[in-house]
Amino acid sequence: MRHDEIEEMRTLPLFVGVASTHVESMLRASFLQRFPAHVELAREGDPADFLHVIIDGQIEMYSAYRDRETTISVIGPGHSFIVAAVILDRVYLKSARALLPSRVLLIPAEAVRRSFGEDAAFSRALALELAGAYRSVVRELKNQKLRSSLERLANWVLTHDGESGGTGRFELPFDKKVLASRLGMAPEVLSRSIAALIPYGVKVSGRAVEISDMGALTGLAHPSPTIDGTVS
Amino acid sequence: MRHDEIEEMRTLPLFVGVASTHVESMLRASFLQRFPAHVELAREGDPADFLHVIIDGQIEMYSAYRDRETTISVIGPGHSFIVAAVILDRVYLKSARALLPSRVLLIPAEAVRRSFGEDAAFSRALALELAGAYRSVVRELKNQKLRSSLERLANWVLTHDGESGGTGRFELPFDKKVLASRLGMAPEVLSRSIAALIPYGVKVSGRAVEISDMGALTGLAHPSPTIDGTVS
DNA sequence: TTATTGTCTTGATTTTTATCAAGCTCAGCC
DNA sequence: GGCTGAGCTTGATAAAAATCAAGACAATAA
Repeated sequence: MRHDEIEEMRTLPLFVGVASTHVESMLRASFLQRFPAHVELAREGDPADFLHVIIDGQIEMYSAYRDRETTISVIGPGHSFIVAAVILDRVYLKSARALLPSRVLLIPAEAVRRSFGEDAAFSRALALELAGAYRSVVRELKNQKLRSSLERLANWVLTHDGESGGTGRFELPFDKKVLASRLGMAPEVLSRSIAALIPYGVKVSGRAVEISDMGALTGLAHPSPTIDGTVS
Repeated sequence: MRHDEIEEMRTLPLFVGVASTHVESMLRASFLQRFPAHVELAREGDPADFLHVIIDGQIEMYSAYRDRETTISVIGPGHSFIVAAVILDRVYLKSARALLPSRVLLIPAEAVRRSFGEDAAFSRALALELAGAYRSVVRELKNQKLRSSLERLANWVLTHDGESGGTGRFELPFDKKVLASRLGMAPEVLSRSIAALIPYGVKVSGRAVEISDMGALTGLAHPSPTIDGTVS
């Protein structure tokens, strides 16, 4: 890594309050790597060699079983992944692939575990990070177990609109195929569910989404603070 | 709490390596409470007042949405719950009820957060605890999204047999109704799925389960280390 | 003993979701 | 312009799961 890149990485939220000697030692051992789209960055079942932090781009976390595959999440700049596997020194539970060309900081697991053991601020930052991640998955599990596919879609639209300014207009951040998998349904079901939202004032054409009747959509979606809550 | 009870609590895995002044200060503020069966110990949406540690008994973690309800997990002695909500100072995402008469250690959230901020060993213990919990939920989410109900049941039987000695015989640890909800299916579907396991050598009568053809069951279940793995 | 209650099972049916098979649309390209 | 192919949609059908409605069964109380 170049010196200016190291300076850029120092400011990562993961490192705030962490002794600079520890940040230094982790970053010295790290790589800042570019990945073209469609490339696989980690495969489930492999030992966790690196903590990954997305600098830019977009990464899909997914998992396969038999002849099936599902998207667990799609994450962007600032997010780190496989923290849990790294600090427990276990195998990855998910695979990761780049949806867009991406730059990712790779911090060797060994260095992370050393700082985790030596630096209290860092171990606290990781604990908070993990607590947030834990709550996200719990929400997602509830979303899956308690809602129908139409409800999941309606709530996703609502949440995503909220996250992108609440203007009632936004662009899908990735392919519908990926969205379908993320929401836990077949692509055909997503198509039909999108059509089923028309009476509730949601118009989707291509990647453009437009909500014209927020009340009707909210009535269908029944958003819940303990499933959709915006803060961890 | 009585003095001998405090001594008993000191040995909790959560406290190993933690400065005894901190353990002391948390325990002094804690309550050891008995709950009869069927009682609700925490309700989703409420602010996290206490970190709960199960001393004995059995607790169901569940969640409701509209007129539906689902069991997230059923946990026993030694397990703590709502760690994430406590350290982030957020609202519970799940409710908890006693399935059996239970004794639970209640540590005030405030005390936990103080020790978390001051004691590195404790914050590390919490981070590891959270990392394990995170991985469990990820596994469960994959289980839900990637498997059919029959596969989920087959794998649960296999895993549970493994956890109870691998003898091919065990007792269901709770009602079938709860198991159905835990596995994400209606009770009627569980009944039929149990019947569907007969050709694979699984016999269930009342709470007694007997596996006579481990090979056939394994062939149906397709257990995967990244979903069913016994260690975190 | 009989009555009662809750849990579980079974059958019939509906709803939800997945799958299979064409088609459509549109950007990129000759 | 027309061709191509990926991504998406639509229709028909099948499979999976939920729901509704009885009953069976077992434990417990009267």
